[in-house]
Amino acid sequence: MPIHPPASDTNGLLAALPRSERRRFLGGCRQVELTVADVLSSSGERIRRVYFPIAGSVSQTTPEIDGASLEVGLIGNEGMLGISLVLGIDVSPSRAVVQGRGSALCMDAAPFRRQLVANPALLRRLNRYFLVVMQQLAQTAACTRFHLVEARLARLLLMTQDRAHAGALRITHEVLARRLGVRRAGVTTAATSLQRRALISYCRGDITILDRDGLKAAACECYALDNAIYSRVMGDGRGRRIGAGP
Amino acid sequence: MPIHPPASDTNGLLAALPRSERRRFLGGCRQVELTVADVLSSSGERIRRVYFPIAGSVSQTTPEIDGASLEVGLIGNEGMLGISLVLGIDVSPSRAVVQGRGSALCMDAAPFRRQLVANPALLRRLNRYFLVVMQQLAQTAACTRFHLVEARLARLLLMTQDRAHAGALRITHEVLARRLGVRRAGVTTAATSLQRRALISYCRGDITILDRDGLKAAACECYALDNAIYSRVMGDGRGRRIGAGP
DNA sequence: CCGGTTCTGTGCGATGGCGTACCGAGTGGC
DNA sequence: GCCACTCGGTACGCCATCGCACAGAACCGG
Repeated sequence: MPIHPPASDTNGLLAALPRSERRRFLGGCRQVELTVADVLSSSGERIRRVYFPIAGSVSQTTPEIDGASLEVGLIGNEGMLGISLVLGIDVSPSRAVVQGRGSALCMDAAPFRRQLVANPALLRRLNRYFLVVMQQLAQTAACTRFHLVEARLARLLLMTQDRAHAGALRITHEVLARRLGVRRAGVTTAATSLQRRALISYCRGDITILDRDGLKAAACECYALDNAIYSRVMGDGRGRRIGAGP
Repeated sequence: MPIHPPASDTNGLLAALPRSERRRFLGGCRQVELTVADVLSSSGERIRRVYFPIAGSVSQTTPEIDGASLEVGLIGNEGMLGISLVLGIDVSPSRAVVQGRGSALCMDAAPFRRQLVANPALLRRLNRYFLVVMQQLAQTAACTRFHLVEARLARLLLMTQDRAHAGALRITHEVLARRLGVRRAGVTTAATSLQRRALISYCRGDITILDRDGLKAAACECYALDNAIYSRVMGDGRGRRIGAGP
């Protein structure tokens, strides 16, 4: 039960908007390609655009600490990049790099702000999303502290696949290592183990998930918890309940 | 350069408000004592009150993962508890326990919401604070992953003292261990080392910081980074600019 | 003053991950 | 078809931390 609408042609945060508001919002967007390794924002930099992925994903990482960094967020078509603007601050808190190729709806900061004012349903929904990000971040912190590399890798692969809407993933051990904050060799060991158990198979940057259920079992509970957080805060209908505010 | 106004008689988020708005806000608050180990909120529970600590601190932790948990936030008089309400969601994302005794300004959820509507300066400021929390959380995640227990302990002690506005801290190794997500024995080892270097001294739950600068040097850079994040987002004046008392 | 409890100091083997390094297999450019 | 490069597999010693356990020191209530 991945959160992500399997092959939605739009973004989950927008899909739930009332038809007229949605149309208005989409009118202000343009569609852009997400090319792997593109840097969409850097820590401390001014936010010029917001992105609503449709397919593909964007990885957010902490600034480097002596060469090491850590993924603190993964944005797919369930989320958005540039959420800080919702709170009225236009400074990016983290580095954002395209992790899985795809496309996104993109809007400049100024019109986006106007949309927020004109579009209260959108604002409410993005506020909720903000809380999701926050809670998932706390979850990830604990996960990173307590869980073994193999379980964390399994979780990361599931999350990545959810956001890729594709069977196979293009991603090397090296990249996975940086996202997990571990050695490349550590990923290889974990990946080898998962492959031996026929949960995944891979070759030179092509990873295929063979047994999703098995992989979920191999992953830590954080994967399920993340999804639960999303459902709880955003509503199980993924927004169809909008307006059922407090 | 701790963020925290050393002996402010109020909360840093409120101190900066324009005089009239501030008066109005304080009028809706009552002052409550913070008693160590009091549980102010539990994960998933409805938020009934918000707290603006004046002295003392509140520790936010993730839900337990097989017996272990992790501190993901520490709120003193620079912050507030119940920030989710600012986004219009009244479900608490984490467990909050009083960590250092003191007092706080307290307001019920409903009047707080009305204040947010009537008081745009407050809303702006709390929005910014929200971003601070978020960025510090990401920082903590990386810290927890990459830094040694001794450095993390040093950082935690500094943070705790900043929020306590007191020379000595009442806190046992056991409690520190749970906050750091490590063994009690691990804390003892680290603390012994810090004590041998004459940076701190302690006995049965009484910890005294002997050499703050030395402790800062022993701490990881995350302490300074946290402060930098706060200053950058909230403004360097930290609110003392307005209503700066004698 | 005594006995229970809390807090701290310490030791031990186990282990997960680190840093480093090397090598082979696959791949892409020319 | 060859070469340079990327990617993955594996190994070795090291180390921070773990889990567990035990004992002494300080404190508290009766």
